[in-house]
Amino acid sequence: MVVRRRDVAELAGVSPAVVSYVLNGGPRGVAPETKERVLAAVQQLNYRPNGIARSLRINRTMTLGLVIPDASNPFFAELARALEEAAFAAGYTVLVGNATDNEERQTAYVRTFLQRQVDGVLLVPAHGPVACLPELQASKKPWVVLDRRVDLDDVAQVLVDNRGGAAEGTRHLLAHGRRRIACVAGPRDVMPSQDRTAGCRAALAEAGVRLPASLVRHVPFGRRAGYLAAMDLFGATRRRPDALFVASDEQAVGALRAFAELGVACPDDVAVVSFDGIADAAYSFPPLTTMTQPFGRLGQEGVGHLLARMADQAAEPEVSVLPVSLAVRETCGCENPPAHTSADANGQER
Amino acid sequence: MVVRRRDVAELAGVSPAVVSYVLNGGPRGVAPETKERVLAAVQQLNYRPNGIARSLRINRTMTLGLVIPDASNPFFAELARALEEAAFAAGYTVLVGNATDNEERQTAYVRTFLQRQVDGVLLVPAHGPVACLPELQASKKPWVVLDRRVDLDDVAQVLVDNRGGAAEGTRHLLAHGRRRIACVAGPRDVMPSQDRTAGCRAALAEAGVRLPASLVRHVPFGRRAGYLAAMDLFGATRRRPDALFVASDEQAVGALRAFAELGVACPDDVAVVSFDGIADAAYSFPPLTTMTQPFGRLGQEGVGHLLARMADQAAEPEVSVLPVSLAVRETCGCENPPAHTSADANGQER
DNA sequence: TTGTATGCGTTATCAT
DNA sequence: ATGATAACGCATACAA
Repeated sequence: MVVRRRDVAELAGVSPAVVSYVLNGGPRGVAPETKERVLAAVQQLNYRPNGIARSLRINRTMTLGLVIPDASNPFFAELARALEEAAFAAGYTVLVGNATDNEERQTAYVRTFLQRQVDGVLLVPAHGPVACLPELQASKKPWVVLDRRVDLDDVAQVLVDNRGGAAEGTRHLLAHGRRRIACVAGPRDVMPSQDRTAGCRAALAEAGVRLPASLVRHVPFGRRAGYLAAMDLFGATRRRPDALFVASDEQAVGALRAFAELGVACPDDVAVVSFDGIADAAYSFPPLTTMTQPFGRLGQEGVGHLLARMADQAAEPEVSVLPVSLAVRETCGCENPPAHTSADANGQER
Repeated sequence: MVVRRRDVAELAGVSPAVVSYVLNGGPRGVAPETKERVLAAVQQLNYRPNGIARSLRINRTMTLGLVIPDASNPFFAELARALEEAAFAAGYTVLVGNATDNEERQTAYVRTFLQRQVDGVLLVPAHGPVACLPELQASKKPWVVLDRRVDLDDVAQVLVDNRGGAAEGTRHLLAHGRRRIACVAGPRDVMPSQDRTAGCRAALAEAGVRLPASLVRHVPFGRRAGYLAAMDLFGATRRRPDALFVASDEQAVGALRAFAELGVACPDDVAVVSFDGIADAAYSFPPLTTMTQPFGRLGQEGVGHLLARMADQAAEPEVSVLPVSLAVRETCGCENPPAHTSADANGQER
């Protein structure tokens, strides 16, 4: 039924090794004429080498394992896409695991990936303590942490400047003359969330503006959480904030929905700046002014770091902190927001 | 460096086979006391069986290959998530390939998946002719086609009732008294697109309403294409349509953006019904009334069909056509659209 | 109840 | 330039 290498060798009248040599283009040369015969036999039998056997032999699978916290979060979906792109370009295929924000499932995926002998692991840690770290270290396989910084030495990481970006976004709000600024923050137990809140606070402090605890909401990422937080912040009869910094585009989309239902005008009544730069941010109502992450570079550097460590086990694990850039659209209240089409060309949609 | 089974056996003072027996719980029993020793040795050496070697031996990888047309399309992203979920529940891990709407890349992924000995392939065909079909058939591995019907017998498929759903959506528009109905359709060369257009046409014909060619636009899926199509349909000075059926939520989001820029009021000036039911549809402005696909069931039946064929090679390939359901929100102009929160509970967001 | 031995399909080393 | 052969790490049939 299944055709093996020896069948090809037999048909071509050569030894099995020769078949490999012609198929792999090495490590040894083979006479042009024999090569022809082998190729013909391969064709005739429709021979496909067994990748598993090959992997067992050469001790490489050309496979990368990717674990993301939550596939239904568009940010992680885009990050995953960028990583897959970079992996494909480098000849690798990726095994993906969706942790669904579940610590145990995250660990389960890391474990099966290791068991399946992936050549490297790309980990975007779920919130809370990351239980699978020791397991990864013990594995002696290269691995890289993305997006959510982990406080460990000797681990390669690809992060963005969450603090600086949040500060820049907040300063943009301040530049618009807004002073009563609220904040929809992410969960307390994830790094980017903490850093973004800190950046927001820093920019505010620097301008001498207070951020009372009553104006910040630590809520999960997700549209619904953003919606509820905004409902809570703006629904009451008390004096409304005139600006809102949101830790993620997804939450911001929820907040915009709340504004629509509450009759709060954006950007007139409240200016909004958020964070991430997912594709959808250019199509919300109004289009979101947001601190945009360099998805392409995140993907490239992520697999780049992995490949570097695979090539040289002793290489210093690199940690990159990439810049984010302000994409001005309409929620901040800028005079002449770029036309929609140019916002699109801004790398938002492929 | 790496610890093998024989190392464990040696430490435990047993033969390698015994190690397998205790780890795999069979096929042979082992004395409780020896079992203890083996487990202790496994623990002490931190032994992890090599999945590749295991797969080579048992001829199964517990891996499924998934090829999607375009990972940046939220619909496929959600479908992929649902499939991963079902696969995980069944103990399988998924290798994902993003074809980026590229025929060659799709084939390349199918090929490497087969080479890597996946236990089955989940294929969501890219548009145009599907070149990898013969290869899949020749492979003798089970495979399932999702979402985009393929005109072949003996292939398992999981589809939705595109035609019926589109007809229902269009009838809903008609029920609102709209008569000048336009259509943003998908690409001509993909099945769901054709079927949805046909359903829309059928409902219109049934009501005696004409659909002039000037009111239909065949454009790619994607927000930007939807935006441009709506700009085109509604930007001119001629009499505007009073309703719009859109082949996908993504395109509809783009159309809503166009309406916002053109000052066209939705649903007052134009009522909209679209198709897919992606999470974001509940958060657009206004929230989209859309024909919602049963993502969970699509995932379950997709891997279900695969497992069925794996269990019994001779089993008839099943083809399921799942129903879609109208999720009434605000773009259609219904009197009492359900409150936002309940739309959420409608299975839109996890 | 346990040890021995063979094979899975490949690659790579060693002879020829 | 080519043929034989030994691993790779594991699972299991068979012998003990």
